Amino acid sequence: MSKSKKLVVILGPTAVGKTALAIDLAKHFQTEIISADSRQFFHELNIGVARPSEVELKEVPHHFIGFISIHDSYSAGTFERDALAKLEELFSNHDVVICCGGSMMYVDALLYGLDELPSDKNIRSSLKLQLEKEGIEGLQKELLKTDPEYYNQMDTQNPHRVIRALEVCLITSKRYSELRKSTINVRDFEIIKIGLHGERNWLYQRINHRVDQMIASGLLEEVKSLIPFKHCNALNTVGYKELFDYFEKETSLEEAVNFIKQHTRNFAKRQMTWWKRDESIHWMNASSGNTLSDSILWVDK
RNA sequence: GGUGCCAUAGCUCAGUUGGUAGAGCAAAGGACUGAAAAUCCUUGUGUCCCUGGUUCGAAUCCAGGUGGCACCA
Repeated sequence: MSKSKKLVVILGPTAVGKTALAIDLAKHFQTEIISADSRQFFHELNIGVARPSEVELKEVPHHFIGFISIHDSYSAGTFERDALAKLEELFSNHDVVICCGGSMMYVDALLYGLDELPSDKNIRSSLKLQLEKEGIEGLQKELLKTDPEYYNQMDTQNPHRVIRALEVCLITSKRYSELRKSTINVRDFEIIKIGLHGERNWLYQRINHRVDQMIASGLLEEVKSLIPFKHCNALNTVGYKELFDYFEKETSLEEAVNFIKQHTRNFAKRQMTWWKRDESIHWMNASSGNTLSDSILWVDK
């Protein structure tokens, strides 16, 4: 199949200005936007996840924003399937589609695909229970027994990883290491990756400023209304967990806000680490001012 | 003005009977295949406030100074 269709992916750390560029590009190509921002998926989350404004959402059709609830379970795997289906639909009457997102694993799932691995909520929660009871050592021993190959290459201190590997082993009765092929699925559309970056200090100032704006826009009210659901995984999110602590009087408001800023900076750094190694990204300085025209050049090339 | 306490990493502090320093947090770097704004890993040389003294040897003891805090005037 010829790759006449193009998926333009706008990526980069949080608060760098991806949303604005994606909208400008979408308008230029008269197309639509697929969001790959795993926290903007939830309709309950708005201010704290910097969801595009109502005006912006009207300017350009967006997909995967506020389309599920924090009570639903959703993952990178389901996103891969849903986003590919949506893309096929959009490509039927657009040559270019924009994808905008800062969730690294979700972007990669869409671009390269995940291996066909099963998951089972019940098995996972029983493993989580085991973790609480025995600590990580118990799970490590079990994984060492069932899949020594994976055990020796992985970060065995990371409970998420250990649990996930055991989960797959238990469901399939096979070793995680033999199922995990890490093959890159070749898509039938062209992928153009545009990365926005900025000086560390410049970005950190933007982050700090954006957090202050979130507070001014009513983030406290938004978080307060979500207190009954604070145990939901979707709310283990920067901007929410810190304010839950504030409402439980564990920190002052000032401390909580500073923590949000700090944790957002930490997240931005992790995003940069993730994309640093990808040499196919066209990087541009977000503060340069001509990111739109430069992006258009990359797309038309 | 007097007395007492304190001064060690960016911050909060440890430092046993004198043998030239180390935790937590922050920060930086890294990992990442269905929890991913999650989760995890690695990294600690700093005029031990300054000046002098005692000592083979001082962050540690002594004197003076500077700064901070508390109490008394």
